[in-house]
Amino acid sequence: MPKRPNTFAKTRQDHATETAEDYVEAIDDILQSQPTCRVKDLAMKMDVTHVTVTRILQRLSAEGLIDKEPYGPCTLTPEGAAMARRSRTRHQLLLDFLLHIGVPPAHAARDAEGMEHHVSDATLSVMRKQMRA
Amino acid sequence: MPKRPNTFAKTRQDHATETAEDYVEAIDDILQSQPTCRVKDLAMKMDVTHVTVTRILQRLSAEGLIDKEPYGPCTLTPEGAAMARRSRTRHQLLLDFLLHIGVPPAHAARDAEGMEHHVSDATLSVMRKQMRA
DNA sequence: ACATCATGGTAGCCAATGCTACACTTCCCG
DNA sequence: CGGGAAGTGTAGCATTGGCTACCATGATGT
Repeated sequence: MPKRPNTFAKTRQDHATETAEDYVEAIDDILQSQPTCRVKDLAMKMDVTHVTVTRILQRLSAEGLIDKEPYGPCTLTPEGAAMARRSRTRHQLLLDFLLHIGVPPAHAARDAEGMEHHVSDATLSVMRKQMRA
Repeated sequence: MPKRPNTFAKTRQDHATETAEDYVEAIDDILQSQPTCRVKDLAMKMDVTHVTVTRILQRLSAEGLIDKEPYGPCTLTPEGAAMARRSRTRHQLLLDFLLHIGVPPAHAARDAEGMEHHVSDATLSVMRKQMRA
């Protein structure tokens, strides 16, 4: 990075990354319960219109996280699958921890969704330890 | 809300609310360590340019969370102060909890920043209980 | 008093993620 | 095969929050 530190960094990039993680995780979820993942499925799951999904899938495709062609279903690339796996693990561990300490399941599920992108590995590791104890 | 459920809802609104909370909390912080809070101070604290701060302060002012006039310092309105208080409490409780379970302070601080907007009252209450035990 | 300089405001650009409205494919069914 | 419904893509708008560049204000010191 010579001298143009980039003009579009900051929160923007973080947020875009979060979105990518959410979507690959969602795609992975869907593909575990049915043979294909379509725009429509994601739109339902994410509770947005198909337009938003289409645009985001274009970005993910450009970033090499998914494979998709027009009017076709989408699949995860190896990179996308790896990201999904990491996200899922993280998400699940966080959820388990919340349940472990006694958070009601409905709240635990919603909180885990929001929190998963903000929990460091250090914290996750502490949570893992707590649950073993 | 008649039939126009609004076209600008969703994540957008959530995110804007998070930003508002972050800023009133930051303003409150600054006012606890010095007599006035200026655009410059917020820009430093939030690590953005003064331009971004100015625009956000305009919004917060329009929303009645802060008082500010051109070239002057900004202060919290009663509503803003209340929001700051809530945010601070939440933030502090979360941070205390992370420290309590053994997360290293540096990680705890960063995680608490990101997580505070996603933790339900139910979860906070469980955390409070855990610490008493 | 005035010039300088730090602060703050404005204009205008970009990217991300919502949306509606409209166009185009696909696919299935009669 | 043909036609319509469901699904998908595209155009274009809004909002938010980054930025740079430039202009305005006001405080400070000589």
